[in-house]
Amino acid sequence: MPNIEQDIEKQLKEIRRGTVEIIPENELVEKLKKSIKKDQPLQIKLGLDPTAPDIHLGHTVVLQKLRQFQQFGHQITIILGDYTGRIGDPTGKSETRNQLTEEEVLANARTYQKQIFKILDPEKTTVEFNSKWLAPLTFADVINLSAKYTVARMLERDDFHKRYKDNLPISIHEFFYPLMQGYDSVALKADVELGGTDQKFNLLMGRHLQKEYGQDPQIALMMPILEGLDGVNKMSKSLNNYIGIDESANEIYGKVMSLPDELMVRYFELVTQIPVEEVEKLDIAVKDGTVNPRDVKMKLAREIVSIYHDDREAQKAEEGFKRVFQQRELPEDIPEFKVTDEVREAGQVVLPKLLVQAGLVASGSEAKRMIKQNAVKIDGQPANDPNLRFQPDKETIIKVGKRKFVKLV
RNA sequence: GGAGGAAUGCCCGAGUGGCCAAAGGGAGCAGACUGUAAAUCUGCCGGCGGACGCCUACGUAGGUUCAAAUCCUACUUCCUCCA
Repeated sequence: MPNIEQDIEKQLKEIRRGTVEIIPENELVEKLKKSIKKDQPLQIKLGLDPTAPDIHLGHTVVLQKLRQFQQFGHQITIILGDYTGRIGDPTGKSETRNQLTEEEVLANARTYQKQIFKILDPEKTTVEFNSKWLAPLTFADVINLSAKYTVARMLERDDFHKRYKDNLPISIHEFFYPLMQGYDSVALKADVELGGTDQKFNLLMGRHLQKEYGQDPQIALMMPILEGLDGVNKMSKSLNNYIGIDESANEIYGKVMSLPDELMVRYFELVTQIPVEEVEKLDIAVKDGTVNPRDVKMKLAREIVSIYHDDREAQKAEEGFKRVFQQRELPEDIPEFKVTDEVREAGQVVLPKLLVQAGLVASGSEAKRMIKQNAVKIDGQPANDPNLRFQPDKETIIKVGKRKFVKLV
């Protein structure tokens, strides 16, 4: 049956795109083979932490991979770690984790689903909370579970190892995290678990526990961690270097344009569906100078916006960008601000007060700083007096920096 | 249970009585330049008053002193070592 071989090859090629490691690849081939023969989809697992409901592009790397599996007809299960989440994740050093209430978890879950399904097909996706099988475990069950792994092996994990070596504290319950996550795979009978490279230990724990519980071990598939806007640190909300998939078309477009040029290829590969061959072509073109990197980045921005909005929105965002940043003209829709007496003194509008009231700057001091730095323009004319009083016309346009505008009414 | 260490601005991190609104770095913001909200360079980066000024700030609450992030007391939190 040569068809099966071809089919597997095709799937593998897609699956390999962007992955860092597949452990072990030959078992994946076996699983795919079996799946095709029996016409039975593979069970693909991804665990998510329900504490951070705002999904950004970094999360989508793994979601895009899930989508591929989905397109090949496999069964996707998203596990929301409500149980682990409610206890509090210890990996983030000393940050006191807010214990989530049940309502919060549910609310987060809803937000999550809404966002996830911008990428995944809801029809083919199951969402489960891990409290479903973790909560009913008895203490005896937990003892039994924890007996299946040794301290020595636990300490092999990078961060544990490091902390142990440096005489930093490790709480016992932190050892349960990998165990719990691994147990999720047992409960789900997962065939494949996805995760970032930082999840390697946990993914392998799933394999180990599945064997212990007499199951066929899952395949661990690791995706790279996406760098954020600064180009160095991983994308995360707390570092404020992220692009949220819920953001406006203009916002996403602009943020993509602010990426360091070096990151373009990586983004193409990891967060878009552009074929690998095409990405390579673009890469070469940029490197030998036959194409302006800016234009390639604009294409990237367009692509990403159209995933989370649509082609038309992407087009509009691009036009807006050209207009405001390349031609330094005014954007199409400028928010209006009603001038009140609060910003007036003796009938005259006081500029710093106006800027604060209109939300263009955070404080009067900042307003004055901006004015001194030539960052404030009134109808295109730089304001140079930090305490300028003036009489605005009907539709005076105030501009602060490159990106903030307001129309006075 | 005992002994010791630490808590600084958005983050990291210097500072051990006045010269500290607090070094340095990062982030952020602005300007110039440009090929873009890339890169690079320069500047700003607690608040309030037109600058000199005032107020708020170095875990919390008190105290010593003309003067405290710096000394003392209590408390809180975190950490390490011994048991």
